[in-house]
Amino acid sequence: MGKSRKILHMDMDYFFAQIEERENPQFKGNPLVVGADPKKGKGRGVVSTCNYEARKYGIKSGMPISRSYKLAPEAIFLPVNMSLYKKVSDSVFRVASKISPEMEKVSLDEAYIDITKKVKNYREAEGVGKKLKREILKKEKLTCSIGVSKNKMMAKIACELAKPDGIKVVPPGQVTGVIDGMDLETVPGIGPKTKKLLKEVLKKENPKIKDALSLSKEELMDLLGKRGGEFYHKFRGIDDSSVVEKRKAKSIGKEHTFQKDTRDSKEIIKVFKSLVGDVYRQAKDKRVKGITVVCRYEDFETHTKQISFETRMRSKELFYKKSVPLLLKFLMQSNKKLRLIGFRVMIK
DNA sequence: AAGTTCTTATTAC
DNA sequence: CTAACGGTAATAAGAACTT
Repeated sequence: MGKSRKILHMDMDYFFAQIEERENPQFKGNPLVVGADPKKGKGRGVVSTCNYEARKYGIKSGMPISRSYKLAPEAIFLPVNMSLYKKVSDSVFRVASKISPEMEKVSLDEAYIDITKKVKNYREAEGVGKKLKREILKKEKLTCSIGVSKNKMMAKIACELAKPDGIKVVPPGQVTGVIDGMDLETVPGIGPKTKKLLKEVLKKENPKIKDALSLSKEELMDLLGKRGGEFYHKFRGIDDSSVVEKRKAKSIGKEHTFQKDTRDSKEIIKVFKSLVGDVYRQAKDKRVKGITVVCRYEDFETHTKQISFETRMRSKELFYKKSVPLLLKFLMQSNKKLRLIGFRVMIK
């Protein structure tokens, strides 16, 4: 007893949209979409977050904004106000880190907290989770959901089950029962492509986690490489990854999608230089290992060109000199118009 | 043959 | 009718190139 870890996963409910509702209470009860400008259904971006009323229309995060507009033209569409969300996020994490400093931020609205040293059992862990929910609500007037279990994967799955505005504790003895009947994509790291491969190997239309238990570790590794070995354990509710407090960035980059696909090299270079300038601001004085230039053509085909070299990011000029020729190669290699360009520096 | 660099694919939020 | 699809970052795998 007391051998297992106690990991808590906190996820803010429909974060960006909930903040907008808080700022504009008249929006509550109406479908609300935060994301790109829909421009009468012609916008190019995607939905960042939407509230539950919007979800009733089939709108979801990551969906093209044009499609969400067709589903609910009467919805309220708001632009992303990132500096506000960042401020709220910092405040929420300040509250959360009082629970335990062993906290890993996953994004602006999600974190894992290792509370193994703070509680004796899962009953106490549930109390800690409820307290955190209360404190976030008091401080920021926002709700979140919380999952608690013996590892990060199970805490995240529990949190998913708790949404919205709930808490779910999955003690070790219940882990298998909880995940057995779930979809393969419930396992973090399994997306549409991996699911398809597993579906083929299992010869089943709608395989569940319990079906995947028939695959040996070797079979999974042959099919999916290193990740396959991890999935073998994850299917069994095992995840030994630790809660990591500070992950330092390994790269910093910026991308831009044009309003309209273009081959106008004047415009392309102008935008590109501003991307490099933005990256320079963020990566100033960092030790750089190399750069990557990205280009997406009008047909969505995406390519990268990369150069390795070590330097300290002191001026923009060297980076222009190294990267602009790579960008121009994309224009020379093909007659297609460009949809997106990007610049990234690898650091360390 | 080994080590490094470059490119693509996949995933997540 | 089909396609529609941002921005940022990590990680893995394999190809291509160097030493």
